[in-house]
Amino acid sequence: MVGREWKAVWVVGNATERRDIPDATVSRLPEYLRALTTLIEQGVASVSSEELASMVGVSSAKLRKDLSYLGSYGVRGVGYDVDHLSYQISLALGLTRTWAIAIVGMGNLGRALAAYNGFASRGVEVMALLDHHPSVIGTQIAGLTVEPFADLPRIARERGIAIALLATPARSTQEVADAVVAAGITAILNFAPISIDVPGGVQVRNVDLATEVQILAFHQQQRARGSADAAGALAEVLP
Amino acid sequence: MVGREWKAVWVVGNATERRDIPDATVSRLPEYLRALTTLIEQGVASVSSEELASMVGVSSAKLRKDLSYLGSYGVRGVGYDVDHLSYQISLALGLTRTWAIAIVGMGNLGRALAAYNGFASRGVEVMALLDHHPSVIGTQIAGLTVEPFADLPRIARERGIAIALLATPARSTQEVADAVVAAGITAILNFAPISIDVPGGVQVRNVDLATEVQILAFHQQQRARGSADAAGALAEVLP
DNA sequence: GTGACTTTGTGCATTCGTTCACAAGGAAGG
DNA sequence: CCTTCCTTGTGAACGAATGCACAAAGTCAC
Repeated sequence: MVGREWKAVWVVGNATERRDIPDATVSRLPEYLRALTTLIEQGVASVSSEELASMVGVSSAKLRKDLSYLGSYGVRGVGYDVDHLSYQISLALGLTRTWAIAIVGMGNLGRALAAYNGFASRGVEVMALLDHHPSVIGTQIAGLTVEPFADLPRIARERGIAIALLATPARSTQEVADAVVAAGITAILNFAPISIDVPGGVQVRNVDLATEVQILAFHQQQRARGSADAAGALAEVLP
Repeated sequence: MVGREWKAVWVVGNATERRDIPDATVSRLPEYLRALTTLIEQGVASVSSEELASMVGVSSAKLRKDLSYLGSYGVRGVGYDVDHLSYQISLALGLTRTWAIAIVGMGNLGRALAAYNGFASRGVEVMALLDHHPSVIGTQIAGLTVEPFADLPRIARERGIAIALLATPARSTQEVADAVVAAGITAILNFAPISIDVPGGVQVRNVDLATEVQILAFHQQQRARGSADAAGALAEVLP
């Protein structure tokens, strides 16, 4: 039933509608893609689920299940064709086109993001650097000129910016986010340590450096506690 | 039953053993803590689960369940005491002490991390900046002197470094990770776009900027596809 | 061709996480 | 002291994600 419809779309063109890929799977696809890119560079033509899974540190069953949501691109008894699988994942993720992004906030983090060279090779192009501070506007960073934040609406329209990276101070971030949304951008990657309010239909992901460290700290402490427990239990027996 | 035992431990001392807090909950605790800190700054003394939940963008039921893993710190009919809850979360996360971290790799990202001022207020102190490139060693960044990566074992020992942040180029990251582990550090926050192999017992979290953007791109594309479907379906009817 | 061998794809069971809905507990006012 | 009101804390239902185990489907050697 759905199968036939799907095939039709497939034959007709590009926009192959895949049924709801689970979120957990989506978040792993970029890692698989990264590993496959490495294999391509090494000239490896074929890979088994076991090998690929160990490269990214997941179980082979999980990997196979993840890939099965995209379709059946493996060959039983052999494995996956590296090039083809890489292409299919790119397709699923929507990376056969380039995504234009803008970085807002040219502090230390904004500069680092601007200079980050992991974007270009992975379907993402930095198309604008924005700040509202006059002393930064007009300066060159990583080959781009910093432009006034107030120009975002025009810039977003002209260059087709689809995603904004916010590397602004916490206190002004909500305001910036509002302006970004008003400029018609519907996807935000927020690096500020604050959670922002956006209208429905706008996507936000947060990356908070301190949060990550705190999660590590928690587990470290758990472990310390665990090894202290033997001694602790003993101590409690004594009055 | 458990209550009594728990109380005993509480009375005796500090190391209150909390039963397995779920991972999903742990990853949200830092956000609750952040919101509570904001409330403290604003002089708010008490908060309901509804209010706090909306601040961090989760449902109030989820918030209450999360907090219930730490214990019963709310007052029915009233809400939570902001100071006390903040303290309890800090305690649970192990943030009543300061965690010494080292940053390895003084490229753009490493510098940005070194200058990041969100750490100090959240129980994390940057105690060492390391690089192996002679031209960077000895320079000052954010008030610290960059030291040779080769000195890590001594530095880690002397300063009690518990966590390492890796901001190194992808190709040298595995090697660096090996050295970090050899220096006795058992928690790593990896910013390099590569997955690293570590011995059991060593904790790794990955933060990959391009991955985050790709996940956003996926959802953007899904949405574009969705709205194109009406037109697409129509187009398919025509020959 | 045919049989032995390898590795995928997936149904099923299980574990983990979220949501619902309400009883329990406490405050506040008369 | 008693009643009313509000919000927590949590069992129970649900849903998502993971892990297991094996049939299905292919390759390759002969």
